[in-house]
Amino acid sequence: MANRLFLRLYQASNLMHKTGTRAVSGFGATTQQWAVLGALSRPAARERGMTVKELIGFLMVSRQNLTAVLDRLEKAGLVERARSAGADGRLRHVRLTRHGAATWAEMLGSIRQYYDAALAGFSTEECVTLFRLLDRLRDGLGALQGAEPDAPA
Amino acid sequence: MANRLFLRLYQASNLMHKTGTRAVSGFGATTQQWAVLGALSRPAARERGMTVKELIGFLMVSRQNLTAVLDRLEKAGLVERARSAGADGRLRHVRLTRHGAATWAEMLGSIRQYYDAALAGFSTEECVTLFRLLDRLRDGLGALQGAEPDAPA
DNA sequence: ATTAAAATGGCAAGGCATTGATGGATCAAT
DNA sequence: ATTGATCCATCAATGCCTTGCCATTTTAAT
Repeated sequence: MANRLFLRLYQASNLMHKTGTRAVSGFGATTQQWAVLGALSRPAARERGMTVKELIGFLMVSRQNLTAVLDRLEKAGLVERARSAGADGRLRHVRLTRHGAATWAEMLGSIRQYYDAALAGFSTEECVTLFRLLDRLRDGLGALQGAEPDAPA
Repeated sequence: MANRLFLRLYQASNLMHKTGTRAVSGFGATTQQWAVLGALSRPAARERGMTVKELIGFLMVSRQNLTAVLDRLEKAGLVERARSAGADGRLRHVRLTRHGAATWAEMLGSIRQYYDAALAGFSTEECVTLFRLLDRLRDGLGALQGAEPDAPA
């Protein structure tokens, strides 16, 4: 059983990246970049931005990996890294640029369309159930390596 | 909501690969290789092997990607590719070698241990629910790109 | 003032995953 | 026998993800 469960997780994740990236390919983006932009566009992060550490906790990826993604987003002019004046000098706050915010606004249409298509056969209740189970699975897997859950999403 | 659901899928999948690969790192394997070995060790595939096409349908990955994984497994002596005598000459049957079968038998201990730890907080019923929802999500995502579900797992 | 720790960046290696294009071998249909 | 489709492999490019190690800046503790 566990066998098949993890195979489904593997397949579903691969398909999510494949079809998701396809859905936003018109913007030259990928699902991972979309995740970063989505994190930065949240009201809580819109003005202040997020530190690299916060983004790592939010997305749960390695620092080296995130750095590479941020490099591409910065190169594309969607994101900027700045040392916020007055704050802890070690911190770099990652923020959406104006171009990044505008691009994100455009992407939202394709993203909503993608969500609708992907979850076409799901009721709201089923979405919640799946979310909660994945949430717990994530926590269970995270516990296997001593990761702190960090910021809720 | 869909937002958070897919983020959880992203996080859970990454953690699965990270912790899973760690669990079988003693054998020099990865989660993907483990998935291939698991597919080939099933009774249905034990003697006859599986064609590349069947493996592609089972795992739902691209041919180019699977070829690379098989190359590594073949180089490690765990798997062999053979043109089955008498059959369709185009087909290559991928089979576990004796060393591959023995290694898989050893890995099973670590794998069962990993499954238990990862699903520690889950009841059998919850596992089934999660499996079914992931199964449907996979199908929904697969429909977005015209993929045939192929062999059940 | 020295020392330790935290936050970030850089470099490198290995593996996974996709797409695209090309080619060869085999089978089936005409 | 030619044609077309299928199955497999290869080369190439790009991006994601991890691990490990080293360097820098800044903060905090002693």
